[in-house]
Amino acid sequence: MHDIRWIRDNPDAFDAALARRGDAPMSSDLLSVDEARRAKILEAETAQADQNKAAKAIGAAKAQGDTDAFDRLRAEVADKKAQVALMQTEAKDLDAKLTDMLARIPNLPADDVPDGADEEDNVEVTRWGTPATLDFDAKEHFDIPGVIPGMDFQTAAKISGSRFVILRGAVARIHRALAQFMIDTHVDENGLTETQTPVLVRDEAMYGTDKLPKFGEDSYQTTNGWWLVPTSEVPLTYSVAGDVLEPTALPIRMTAHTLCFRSEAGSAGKDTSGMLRQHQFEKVEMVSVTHPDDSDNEQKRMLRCAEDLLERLGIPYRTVVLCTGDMGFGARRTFDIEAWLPGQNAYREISSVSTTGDFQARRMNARFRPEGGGKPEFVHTLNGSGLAVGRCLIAVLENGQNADGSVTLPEVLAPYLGGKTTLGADGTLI
RNA sequence: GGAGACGUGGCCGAGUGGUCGAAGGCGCUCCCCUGCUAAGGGAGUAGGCCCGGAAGGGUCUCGAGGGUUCGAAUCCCUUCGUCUCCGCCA
Repeated sequence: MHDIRWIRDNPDAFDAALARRGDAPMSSDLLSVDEARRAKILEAETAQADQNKAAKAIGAAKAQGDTDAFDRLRAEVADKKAQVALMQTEAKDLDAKLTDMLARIPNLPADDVPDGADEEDNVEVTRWGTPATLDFDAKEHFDIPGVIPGMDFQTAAKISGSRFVILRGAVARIHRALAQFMIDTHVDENGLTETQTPVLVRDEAMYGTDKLPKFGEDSYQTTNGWWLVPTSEVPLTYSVAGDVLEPTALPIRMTAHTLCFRSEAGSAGKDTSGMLRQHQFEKVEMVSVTHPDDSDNEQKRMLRCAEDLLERLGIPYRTVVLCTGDMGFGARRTFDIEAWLPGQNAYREISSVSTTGDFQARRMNARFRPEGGGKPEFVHTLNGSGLAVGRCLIAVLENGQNADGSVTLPEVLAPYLGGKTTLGADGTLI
């Protein structure tokens, strides 16, 4: 959500920033509605002030027993009432219209975000690890012999349709081990607070975290109106909605391991094989709520938390900063971490770390009281995957695959796998 | 699912039709006193929106939305949420 007053003062900068994202200028439309809105508010409030004055005088007249004045004032107020109500309705409608317009405009990119049209223009900022040179043809995760017994798309399709999977046995356990490893690392070493959240949320939570009103078709909704979260960013971030936080409470750092649900509308034909793109998947999410001055550093910290997991797992990756045209709706700046997938011979997204600045905070009215008192100000909110569990499983399996169909697993997972470090070609842990 | 209670400012908590945006307390800020520690005294302290260069003024907000009334934190309706008891249940 944008601050209309800022747009009022900086219409050209606003349009220029939108242009960087490839969006049409909006300021003149916004400002004309804003102007009409303010004129109507002024009109309504002036009339209301008159009415209030008369109403107050009634109390005084009655107290003094001045019946004439009492009756006269009553008539005057009654007369004004309908008139005021009409003006108020008009003002309210204009205000709602402006809010709705603002709610549909994406966040403005930070100055340091590279301009560009699509993912081709993203800029690599880090590259870690070297993809192994294999003396055999790398397989995709679902074709690795050791994986096949534990990854069942057929049966999942029977139960639920396409873009679902059943994991069994060792593969299911490795998947669980990854999630545990991530959460434990975040809690024990990165100082995040483990959080278990609802995954069914209300409209307000989706709206506050900018998934509504524009992107409802990307998520699922129950018959009684709850949304299935597309990411636990929604409940984690919305947990501070409406709050006025003490400055000492910041930063708030949370992590949660949850199911995520996405309709994947519009991605027909994309990543149809394997478990790269599912309607239901698990993700360990990180969310930070910070003082505005700290959010840029917090984003770097958060990015490091995610990258560090891949380093410990021994998975080569590269980090890119998304260009203006590739960023999500609510982001001011986004880093994507892409893990190396030998089976695809490509780097694929495994984490996305964004700062929204005060964009979400403004929508959900999340503020803090500045040091030494004063008016509450909007906090900054950030979110990042740390990491997508299913995609991480793919990365671990594909990077660890051996010529004999077995998979060498990261040492750091051994504590979660009963000390085992290999997925045998027969699908059992060794 | 049934019955009941409740929802007030950063927090706690008064207030049941008329100068109530709201007593009091806590917290916080500033000042005074106090040679540490502890304690005491005084002042200030809700937010949004609109007008204004500012000072200041106006308006709205006592979970939310409607209604009654000249006037609502106070009455009525709807809704969301919380709590208690019963039932059911992982």
